[in-house]
Amino acid sequence: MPNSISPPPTKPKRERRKEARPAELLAAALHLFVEKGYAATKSEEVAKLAGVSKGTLFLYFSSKEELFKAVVRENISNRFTEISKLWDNYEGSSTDLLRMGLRVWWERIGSTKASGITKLMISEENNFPELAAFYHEEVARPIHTLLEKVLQLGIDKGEFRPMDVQQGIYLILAPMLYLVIRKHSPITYALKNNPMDADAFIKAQIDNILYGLSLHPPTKAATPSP
Amino acid sequence: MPNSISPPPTKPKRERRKEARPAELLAAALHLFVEKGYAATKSEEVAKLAGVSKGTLFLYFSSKEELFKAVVRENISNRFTEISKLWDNYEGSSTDLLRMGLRVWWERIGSTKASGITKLMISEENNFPELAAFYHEEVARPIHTLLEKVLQLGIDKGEFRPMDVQQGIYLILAPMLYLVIRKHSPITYALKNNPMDADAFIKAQIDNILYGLSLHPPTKAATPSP
Amino acid sequence: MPNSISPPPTKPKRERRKEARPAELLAAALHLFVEKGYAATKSEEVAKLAGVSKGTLFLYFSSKEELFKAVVRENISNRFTEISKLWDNYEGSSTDLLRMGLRVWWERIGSTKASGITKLMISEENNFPELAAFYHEEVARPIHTLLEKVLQLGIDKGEFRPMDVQQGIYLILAPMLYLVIRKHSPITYALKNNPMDADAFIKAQIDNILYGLSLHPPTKAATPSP
Amino acid sequence: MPNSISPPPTKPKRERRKEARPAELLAAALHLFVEKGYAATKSEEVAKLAGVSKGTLFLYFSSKEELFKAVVRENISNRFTEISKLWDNYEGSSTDLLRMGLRVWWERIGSTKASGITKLMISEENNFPELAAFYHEEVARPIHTLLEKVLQLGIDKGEFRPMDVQQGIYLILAPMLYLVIRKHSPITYALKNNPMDADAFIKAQIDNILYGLSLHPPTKAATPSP
DNA sequence: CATGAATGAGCTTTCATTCAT
DNA sequence: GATGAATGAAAGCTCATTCAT
Repeated sequence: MPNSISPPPTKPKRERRKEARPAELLAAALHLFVEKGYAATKSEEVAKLAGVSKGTLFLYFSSKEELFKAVVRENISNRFTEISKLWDNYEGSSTDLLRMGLRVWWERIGSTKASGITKLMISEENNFPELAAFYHEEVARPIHTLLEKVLQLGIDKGEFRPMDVQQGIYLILAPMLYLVIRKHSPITYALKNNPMDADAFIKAQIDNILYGLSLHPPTKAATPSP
Repeated sequence: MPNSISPPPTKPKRERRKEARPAELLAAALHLFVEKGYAATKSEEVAKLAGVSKGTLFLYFSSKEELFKAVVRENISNRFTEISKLWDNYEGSSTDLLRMGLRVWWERIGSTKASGITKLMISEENNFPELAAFYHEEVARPIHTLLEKVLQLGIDKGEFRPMDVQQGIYLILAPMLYLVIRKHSPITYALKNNPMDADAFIKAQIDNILYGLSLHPPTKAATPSP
Repeated sequence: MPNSISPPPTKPKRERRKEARPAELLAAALHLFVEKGYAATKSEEVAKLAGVSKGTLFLYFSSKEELFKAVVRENISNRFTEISKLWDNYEGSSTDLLRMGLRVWWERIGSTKASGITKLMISEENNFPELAAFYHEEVARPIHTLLEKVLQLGIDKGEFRPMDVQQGIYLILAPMLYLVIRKHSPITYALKNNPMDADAFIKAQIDNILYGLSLHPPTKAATPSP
Repeated sequence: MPNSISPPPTKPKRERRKEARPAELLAAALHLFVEKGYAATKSEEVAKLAGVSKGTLFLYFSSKEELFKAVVRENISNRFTEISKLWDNYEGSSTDLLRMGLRVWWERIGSTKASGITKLMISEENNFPELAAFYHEEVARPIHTLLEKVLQLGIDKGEFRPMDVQQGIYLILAPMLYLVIRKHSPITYALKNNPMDADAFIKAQIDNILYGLSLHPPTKAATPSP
C-alpha cells in the first residue's frame, strides 16, 4: 500500500454519487424489511445490500427505527399524490374510473415492492404507533377520501345505487389489500399449485364490485369472459 | 381500586397449578404476540402476564419458538374443525349457508383473539416457513376446499351464476381478512371517528357478494335497509 | 445434636432404608461426576439415578458442592486405610510387597469407579481448593508416606539400590495414575484398536520399576514372558 | 504498583487491533481454561483478560465451544509438528534420542502453558467427544507412532532389549503425563514443602526407563549423581 | 466522509435451589 | 420426610450503535 508511488492517476473527478447513498439504502431497506420483517432485518445486511458499510448507514439514518420510518415515508406520499391526480382529472364514467383507477394502482404501486409497505405497516403498527398514524393520515385517509368522492359522484350521477358509502369503500379496499398480502406471501405462492393471477383477480373483483354497486348491472360485464 | 372491600388477597407466590399453566401461558402469549409481534414480545413478559416467572415458561415450552408454534396450533385446529362441521351438515340454500356461515365464523373466531393468529401468520410467515406451511395446510387449504364446495354446489343447484370458482373464493376471503386485520389494528380504530361496525360490514359484504354471485339478484336484498 | 432427647428407638421396624438414601445418592453422584464431570452433571440427574426426587437430594446435601465434597470424601478415606494395613503388615520381600501391593490396589480401587475420584480431583482441584487440600492430606500424602517407607525399607534391607526416594515414589505413582486416567477415558478406549490391558500394563511397569530399583537386576525378570 | 513512574498510560478504550485479537483471546482462554476448567470459565472473563469486551470475543470465535476448540488446536498442531521433525532427523543413538527428545519436549511444550491442554483434554473429553477424537488423532496417535518407531529402531539396532513395544511406549508416556499434571496442579505445589524439580524428575525417569530398556545397563547411569 | 472493529445493553435459556403440597 | 412445580440469578450470545482510523 505505501509503495504506490504515483498518485492514483485516473480522474478523481466524478466523486461517486454521494446523493444516491440514502436512496440506495432506502431501497435496500425496503427490500429487506418487506422480505424478512423489521426485527429480522439486521442493519448490517441493509448496508451490505446497499453496497456500503454499517457505519455509513448510521451516517444517514440515526437509528434503525429512523431508517424504517424513512422507508415507509419514502414509499408512500410521493407515488401516491401522482396517482390521485389521475382520479381527480378523470372525465369518463365512474364505472370506467374505478376500473382504470385500480388497474393503474396495481401497475404503479400494488405490483411493486412499495406495496410491501402496507404489509409492513400491518405487522408493525403496534411497534410504531406514530408511524402508523402518519401512514393512516398520508395513505389510508386520502384513499378513503378519494374513494368516497368517486362513489358519491357515481351515486349522484345515477351510475351507482344509493348505498352506505363507507361500506362501499371497504368493498374496494378489501380485495386490494388481499391482493397485496398474497403478493408478499412467499409461502402461499410456493405451496399453491395455481399461483394467483393478479389481473384476473382484479378484473373479477371489479366486476363483482361494480355489479353490486350499479343500478342496472350490465349483464355482460358481470359474466367473466375468459 | 377504592372499592376493594376485602383486604388484598395476599396472593400466594409459588402457586402450584401444573394443569392450568400451559393454557395461561398460551393465552398470555397469544395476547402479546398479537399485540406486539413475535420479536417484540419478550418471553419474560409472557411469563409475567401469565403470572409466573421466566423459568416456568420454559418449563412448559422448550423455547420461545415452540411457544409461538403452540399458540398457533392451539388457536387453530381445535376451533376450526368444529365450525367446518356446521357447513358440511347444512341443509338450506347456498345463499343462506353463506350468510349463516360467515356470521358464525365471525362470532366464534373472527371476533375473538384467535383471529389475531391470522395477522400473526401474515407478519411472521417469513420467519417461520415451516409453521406457515402448517398453517397453510391446516387452515388455508381447508377453508379453500370448503368454500369451493359451497360455491360449486350453489352453481350446480342454479343458485349462483357460472363462475371461476377460485375467484369466487377470493370474493369471500378478502373481506373477511380485511375485517380481521382491522379488528387487530388499534391505530385504525383509535384514529377513525367511526370505528368499524363488524356486523354492518359483514352484512354489506355478503349482500354484495351474493348480489354478484346470484343469477337473478333479488333487488331488495341488495339494497341496504338501515 | 444436643436436642436428641430420647435415644433413637431402634428401628420402628424396617422403615424403608432412610439410612440408605445418602449412600444411593453418593453412588449415583460418583457415577455421574466421573462419567460427565462436575459441571456437566445436573443435580436432577443424580436424583433420578438414585431413584429419588430433586428435592430429596437437597434434603441430604445442602448444595451440589457439598454433594461433590461428600462424594470425594466418601470414596477416599475408608477404602484406603484398609488397604494400607496390608502394606504395613507385610512380611515378605520389598519386591514382592510392591508387586502384591499394586495388584491389590488395582483390584480394590484402581479398577473400580472410586479411581474416577482421582481424575475428578485433577479436573476440579482449582474449583475446590479446600477439597483438594483434603484429598492431598488424606490420599496423596499417606500414599507418599507409605511408598516412602516401602522404598526406604527396601534400600535399608539391601534389596533396592540407594536412590532419591522421592523420585522412586514418582516412578511408582506415574504409571498408576496413567492407568487410572486411561481407564476413565472412554474416547481413548473407543478409538484405539487395542484397548489397554491393565494387567499386562501393571506387570510391565512393575517389572521395569523393580528392574531399575534393584541392585542386581535378574536378567530374566526383565524379559516379558508371555 | 507504587514504582510506576510514568503516569498511567491512559489506555485508549476501543483500540483497533484486528490482527492481534485472536491470539490475545486464545492466550487468555488458554490461561483460564487451564486454570479453572472449561465450564467454570465465563466467556466474559476471557474477554476481560484479553482486554476486550464480551462482544469482541464472539466477533472472533462464534461460540465458547469454538473458542475452546481453537485453543486446543492452536496449542497443539503447530508446535507439535515442529518437534517431531527433531526426532525424525536424529542421527545419534536411540538412547541419546530419547534423552534429548524428552528434554526438548519439556522445554518447548511440557513446561509451557500449552501442556495445560493435555490436562484440559483429560477433563473435558467427555463433554467434547469430537474434539477428543481430534486430539487423539492429531496428538496422541502421532506421539504413539513416533515413540513406536524410536523404540523399534533401538531394538533393531540392538540398543534396547526385545520388548512389547506398546508397553514401552507407556513407560515413557506415563511419567511425562504425571509431570504435566503436577505442573498444572497448584495445590500440589502449594502444599508440598518440596515442590517438584522437573529436571530431576525427567532425568530420574529417563535413567530408569533406559536402564530397563537397555540390554546392558551402564551401572553408572542408573545411579543418580546429585 | 467512509469504514468496520469494538462495545455492551438486552434477550433467551439453563439449572441449582426453594417451598407449597 | 418426600415431591416436583416454581423461581431467578447467571451465562451465552446478538446486534444496534459508536468511534478510532
